Amino acid sequence: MALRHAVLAALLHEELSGYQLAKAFDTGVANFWHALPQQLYAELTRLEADGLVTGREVVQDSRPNKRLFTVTDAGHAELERFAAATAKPSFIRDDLLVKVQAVDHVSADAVIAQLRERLAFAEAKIELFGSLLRTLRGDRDEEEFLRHGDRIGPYLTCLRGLAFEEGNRDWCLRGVAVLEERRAARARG
Amino acid sequence: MALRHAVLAALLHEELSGYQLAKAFDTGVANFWHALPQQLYAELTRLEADGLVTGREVVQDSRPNKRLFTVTDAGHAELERFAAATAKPSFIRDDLLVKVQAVDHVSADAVIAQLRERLAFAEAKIELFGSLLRTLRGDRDEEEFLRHGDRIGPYLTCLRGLAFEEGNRDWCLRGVAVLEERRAARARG
DNA sequence: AATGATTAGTCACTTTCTTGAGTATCATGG
DNA sequence: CCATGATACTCAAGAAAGTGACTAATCATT
Repeated sequence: MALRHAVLAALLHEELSGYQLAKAFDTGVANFWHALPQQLYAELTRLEADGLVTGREVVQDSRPNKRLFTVTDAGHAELERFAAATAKPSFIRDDLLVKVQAVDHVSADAVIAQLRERLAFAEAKIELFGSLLRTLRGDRDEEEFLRHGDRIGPYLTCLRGLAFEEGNRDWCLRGVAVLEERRAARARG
Repeated sequence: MALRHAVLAALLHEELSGYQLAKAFDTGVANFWHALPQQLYAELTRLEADGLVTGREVVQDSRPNKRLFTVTDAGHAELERFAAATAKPSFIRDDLLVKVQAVDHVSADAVIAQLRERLAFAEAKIELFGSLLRTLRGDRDEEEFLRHGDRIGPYLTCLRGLAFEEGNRDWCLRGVAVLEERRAARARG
C-alpha cells in the first residue's frame, strides 16, 4: 500500500486539494506514481481518518469550495517508517511488452503500430519531463542544483521518469526498425 | 486484464505446466510481466474454461503428475485481437521512487540504504538478462540474430528489461552519489 | 531415519485498482 | 444565451492483484 505514501510524499511541500492532487497524479507529470482521482479522494479520506493528514475547508466564491490537505506529524512519522522499510522490487508490467513477446506469432503490423504509438507518447513525456526539470532547477545547472538546492527529491524522481521514457523511446525505435527490416526482407524473398 | 495475454504469450512456443510458468513469472526472468504462482494457476483455470488453452495430464513416476498447457486456435485469435487493441500507457509505480520523492523530508540515510539495495538487485538482473540474451541468440551476434533469427519477441522484451535495469542501476548510483555528497557537505558545516 | 528442499498444485481472503456514472458551480467563447 | 470545459467532489460495482495457509509426493542430505 504505497499509494498512501505517495500521497503523503506529494503533500509534503504544499497543501493540495484532492482535485489538484488528482491532476498531478493523473496527467503525465506523475513522475513517481500514478493514480486516478477516485483513488486519491478515497485515500485522502482514509488518511484523514487515520490522522496522517488534516484537511481544512477553503471557501471560494468564484469556484466551488475545496479542502486543502496537510501532512500531520503522525503522517511524517509514517513516511519515515515507510522510507526505512525494505521496498519491494519494481517489476515491469506493460501491455506493450506482452505484445512484443508474442510478435513471432501475431501480426507484426499490429505490433509495429503499437510501438509507433508508444514512441509518440514517450517523446511527449520526454518533452514534459525536460521542461519540468528546467522549472525545478530554475537558472542553476543540474550539478549545482543537486549539490545545493532544496527539494531535490522531486528532481531525482523526475530524472528517473525521463530516463525511463528515453528507454521506451529507444526501444520502440529499435523494435520498429527490426520488425520493418524483417518485413521488407520477407517481401523481397 | 493483460495477465491472461501474458500467459498466452508465454505458452506460445512451448507447452508448460503451471509450476514451470510460475517459475518463469516469479524469478527475475519475467522479462515482460510478473505474477505469483496462485495468480497463474487461477488464470490457467480460467483460460482453459474459456477454451483459450488446453491442458493435458502428464503422469510422472519420479515426480508428482503435472498438467501441460498449450494455446488453442481460439487462444491465438485472442492474442491477435489483443495485439491490435491500443495498449494503455505504462506508468511507473515504484516504492523506491516514493521514498526518493520524500527524501527532503525523511532520513536520507534510510533512502540511501534503499538505493543501495535496489542497485544490487538491478546489477543481478543485468547479469541475468545478459546471459539470457546470449542464450537466446546462440552464437550469432545481435544484429544478425534480430535480422534472421526466429523468436525475436522474447529477445526484444529481454532487451527492454535489460535497459530498464541499467536505467535503475545508473539512477541509483546517481542518487547515492548526490545524497552522500550532500550529507558530507552538511557534516562539514 | 528424520530434515529440508523441490516439484506440483489448491483454497480462501483481502486489498487495490479500474470503470462508469453522477452532482454542482462558475468561467469562457462563439 | 447556450455549449463547453474547468473546478471540485462522490458513490457503487467489478476486475485484478496480492497474501497466507495448505496438501502431497519425491529427492537429497545429514
